[in-house]
Amino acid sequence: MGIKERKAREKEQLRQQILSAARELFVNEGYENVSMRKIASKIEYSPTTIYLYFKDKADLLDSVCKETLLNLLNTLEHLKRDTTDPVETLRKSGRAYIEFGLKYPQDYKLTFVVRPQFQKGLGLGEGSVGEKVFDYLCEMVSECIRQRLLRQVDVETTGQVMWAAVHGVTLLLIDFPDFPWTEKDKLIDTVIHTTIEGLKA
Amino acid sequence: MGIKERKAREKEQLRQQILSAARELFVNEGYENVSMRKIASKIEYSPTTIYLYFKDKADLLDSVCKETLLNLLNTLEHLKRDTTDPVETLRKSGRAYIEFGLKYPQDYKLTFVVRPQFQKGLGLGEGSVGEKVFDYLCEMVSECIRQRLLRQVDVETTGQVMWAAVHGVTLLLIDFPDFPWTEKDKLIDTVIHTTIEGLKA
DNA sequence: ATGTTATACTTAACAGTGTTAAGTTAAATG
DNA sequence: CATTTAACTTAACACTGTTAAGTATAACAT
Repeated sequence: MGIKERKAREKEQLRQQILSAARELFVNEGYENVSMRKIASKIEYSPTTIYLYFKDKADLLDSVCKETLLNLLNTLEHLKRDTTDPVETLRKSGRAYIEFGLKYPQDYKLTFVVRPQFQKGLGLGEGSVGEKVFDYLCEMVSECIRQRLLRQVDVETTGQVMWAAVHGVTLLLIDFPDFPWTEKDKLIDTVIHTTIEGLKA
Repeated sequence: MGIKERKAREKEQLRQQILSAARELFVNEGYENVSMRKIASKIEYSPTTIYLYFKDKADLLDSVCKETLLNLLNTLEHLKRDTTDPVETLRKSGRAYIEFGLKYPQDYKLTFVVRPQFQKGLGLGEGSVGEKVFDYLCEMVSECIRQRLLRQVDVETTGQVMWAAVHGVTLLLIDFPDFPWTEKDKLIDTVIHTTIEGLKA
């Protein structure tokens, strides 16, 4: 049954083609300024073809964001974990998170800002990739707490505090690029340093 | 010349009418789901009338957000300042900021999330209300540093760290309401406490 | 009081949107 | 070779933000 397999492969290929065309347009022109017709014309198919692969425009966004989250998770998990100094690992994770956001600012915004606007209630559900990103942070935190290098607060709360800090600074830097920020690297380091020191106290 | 004044008053009245209709619709249905026609029909004028008062839809959003920022600034400035314990005042300011965001989540999102998307580069320019909100935070920070209650880092950076923390947790709580957050008040307190402790260390 | 001008608003239209239903074409199956 | 099925397209609907042109009414000058 090689034919069915080939067909499935071709279908998957077109799906990917749509997805990457959508990502490129969303990132470069903004979600609301991209029409289904634009995406379709980019891949040289009729607009309605997209609906055979994705429920609607929000679903398309959803899939793009899932990919982004996978990339982010992958980036984080490939960090060399220094088991002798888990606080250093946590610091590195925070930095990597922020840098991911700043390296792909539009993708980050699509995932953490635009998507929640158009897909209410989703994005961080059980088993979702978004949740796994948070779980990763919690793991890093957990090791620090286990070794009594951070205050003995529950892991979840600590993870959420860490997340709030990195999410906050990432979005501010992306959303208000013209604001007279402290030099970027200094600001990032101070945010991470402050948060971690605060979690020790 | 009482006539001109009356006319000016009437014009301003209609402007306010448009503004509050727009706010209500933006908040309840989301900026992208509100059409100029909807706003117009709510105030019982033709759609194009709005363009006599506002340049376009983004300008309307802009004006709504400016109001929100004024409210936020007002809320913060009405906090009783405890000069004997400026750290406590800073703590209260942080709490008030977050609580404002959670009390008017959609207005907060419109201001800090939607607007930057549709009005690139604006919102925190010199002399803007947004900048004044940040300046307020810096003042609180400044007093703490002056009294050597916080680490001797420059005021701006410290203010930005504080801002990142409160902005981050506010947006996370708004955007992912279904996520299994730590009990809200505990999370908020921990974020603020952690940040301030970190700024001491 | 009447003619003129300016103000405030409306109508009509354009080019575009997301999405659905119906139609077409070509390939795989019997 | 006929038929079914899958992949894709055409046409259409109700809507969008926005502009240009038109209208009515109120204020003003004579």
